[in-house]
Amino acid sequence: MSQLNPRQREAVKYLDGPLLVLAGAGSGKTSVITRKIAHLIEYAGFPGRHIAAVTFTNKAAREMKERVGRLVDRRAARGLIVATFHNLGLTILREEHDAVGYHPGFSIFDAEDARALLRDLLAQHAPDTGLEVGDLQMTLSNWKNAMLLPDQALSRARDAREERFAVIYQHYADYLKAYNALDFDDLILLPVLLFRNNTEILEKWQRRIRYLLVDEYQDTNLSQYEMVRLLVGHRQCLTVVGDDDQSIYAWRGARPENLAQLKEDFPGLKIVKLEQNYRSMRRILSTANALIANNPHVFEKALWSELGVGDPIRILRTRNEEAEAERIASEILDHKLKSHAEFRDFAVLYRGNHQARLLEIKLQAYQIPYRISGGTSFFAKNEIKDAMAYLRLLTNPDDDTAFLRVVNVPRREIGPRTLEQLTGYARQRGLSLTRALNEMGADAHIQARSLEKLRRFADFLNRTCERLEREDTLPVIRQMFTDIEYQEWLQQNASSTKQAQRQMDNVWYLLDSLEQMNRNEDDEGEQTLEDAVSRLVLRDIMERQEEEDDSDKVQLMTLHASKGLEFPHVFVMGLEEELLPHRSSIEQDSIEEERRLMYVGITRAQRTLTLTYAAQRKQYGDVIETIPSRFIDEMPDDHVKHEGIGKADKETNQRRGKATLSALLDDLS
DNA sequence: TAATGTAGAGTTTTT
DNA sequence: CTCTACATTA
Repeated sequence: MSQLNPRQREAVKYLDGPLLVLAGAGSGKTSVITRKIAHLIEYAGFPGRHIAAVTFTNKAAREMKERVGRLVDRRAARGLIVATFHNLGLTILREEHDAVGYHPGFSIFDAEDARALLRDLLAQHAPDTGLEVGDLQMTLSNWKNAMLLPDQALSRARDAREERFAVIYQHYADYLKAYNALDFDDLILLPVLLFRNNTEILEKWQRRIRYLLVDEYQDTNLSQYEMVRLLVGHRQCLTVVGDDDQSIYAWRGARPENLAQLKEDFPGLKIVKLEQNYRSMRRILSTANALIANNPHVFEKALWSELGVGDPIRILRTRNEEAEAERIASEILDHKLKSHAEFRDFAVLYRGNHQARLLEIKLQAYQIPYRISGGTSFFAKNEIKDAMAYLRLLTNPDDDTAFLRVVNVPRREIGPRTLEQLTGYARQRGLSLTRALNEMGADAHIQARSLEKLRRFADFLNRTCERLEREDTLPVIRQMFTDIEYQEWLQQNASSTKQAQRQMDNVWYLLDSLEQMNRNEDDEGEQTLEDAVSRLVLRDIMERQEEEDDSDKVQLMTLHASKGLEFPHVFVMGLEEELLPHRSSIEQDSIEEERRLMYVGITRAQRTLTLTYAAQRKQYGDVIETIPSRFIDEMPDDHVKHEGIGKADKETNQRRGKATLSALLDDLS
């Protein structure tokens, strides 16, 4: 407690009702949550198993768990839930699968699996309409997050496009159900629907979770909000922490209004503001404050800091995007020498992933080590998707998507023709592919030779499943990958032996993680393979490895990915109209969210902040004159210093849009 | 089944 | 321009 400031202490101690903590960037909100958990356990008499803290990312959950672990006795904390919304939803569904009509061992489709299914459905039900899967997927996700069921979506459809989507939505739901599978959104939606319809189960979970804490509350969508509301019930034992200025996921259904909504849904709501920032120098904060003041606010807050004034914010203008990338690279080297910093102290933030490409080239040229986060994830790798599909198929035989992925991997000479016949047969009888395969007779109109191959695959699956029941799971699974000669198959397809070896290592690594998960959960009793596999789909453990790799590297990431992180020296690149703010945001009139994004970027910086933009940029082939971002104008003059070619001072900015010949000549000189 | 050609798009994406 | 996804061809 003594390490907290008065406001933080107030937030930790307040237990008389629902509490909203408005926590500005860098104001120690994680400390407040972790210490509140400790306080609840040690002083307020809440056993750990009756407390749940919910976050949005695995990373945040992990960090929180770790910090609580340092504050609280392990035994007292037993049963404490610190999880993402999705993981909490999964925990609920594992226990209540019967009530929502699912079998144990249900699969979770990741975004790619869901997309593949939707692609099929789109081709089936709306061919040649020019509609796109991405659009469809996002629409369905938004509907689910808004808790609209297929029939409701259909009756509310405003045009032909939405009508078609709603029809596909229904089919999609049917298919998932038939596959005994759910998607990410279902992990929240299904528990909410269950709680609404089944008081008994709701009360059971309310008894289980007697105090609820929610992090990053501004990012909750409607279904998540509903989950919170239902779990809390009338007891009002709730603490939420959030910052409306850091809401940058509205496009994904997040509703920053949920913060204001709280006041109405919980009349006794107490509000505590955390305004002291422990992260950034004053100039950085003043700049951030000035920028965000351009947005309307429901809750006013002003961040302040006791750290020094700091250096002015530097705004660098370069000739083009190549010069921009190069300048950042050389600035980092330069800066590193002057301030004795490590590479890991630097972060370069940008709006879109493609902006990293040039930067990579330049960093390599300067021999600067870097790490890009948010690139191709471990789970996007083909060998991992194969392995996951095998695991899913073993835990859920009805998972047709997994079946189709691995039925011919490695090659079993089961081609599209055979599969088409099998699928037809299965559909006619309302069976999943595995079940169809197991009970198929001569009536299936499949060539004897193909049938033989299918049978062999079915036998293989059945034998493996049987062994899993009797023996230790992991040895059986490892053996299976050896038996199917997966490594040889990788070898055949890889461009080099080394690549194949790396891929195989990835698979072994995945299995090691699985084993580790089993061991870690020991004190909670045996974890089933089903459980472990679904936790894997929710990513969790694999990210850990990546994190532990804390070698000395410059961090490259999107502004979105930077939320929650901090770095001594931050670069934000591409401060140009149409890029930051992004063109589509200008068109959709969502400048405010872009401004928050900029705000998030600025407030990542502890000591120095450098903003860059290019005077010219290649776009779809041709070179265009850029216009400096309006956000530059919104930063106070007395804290920023303009550098680089063509003096991008206020005058130039005011000529925005009118690139004159003289300005061009200026630049060239 | 692999290899090559071509059209079309081109933000962010916690799970 | 450049990458990806799909289609057609060998």
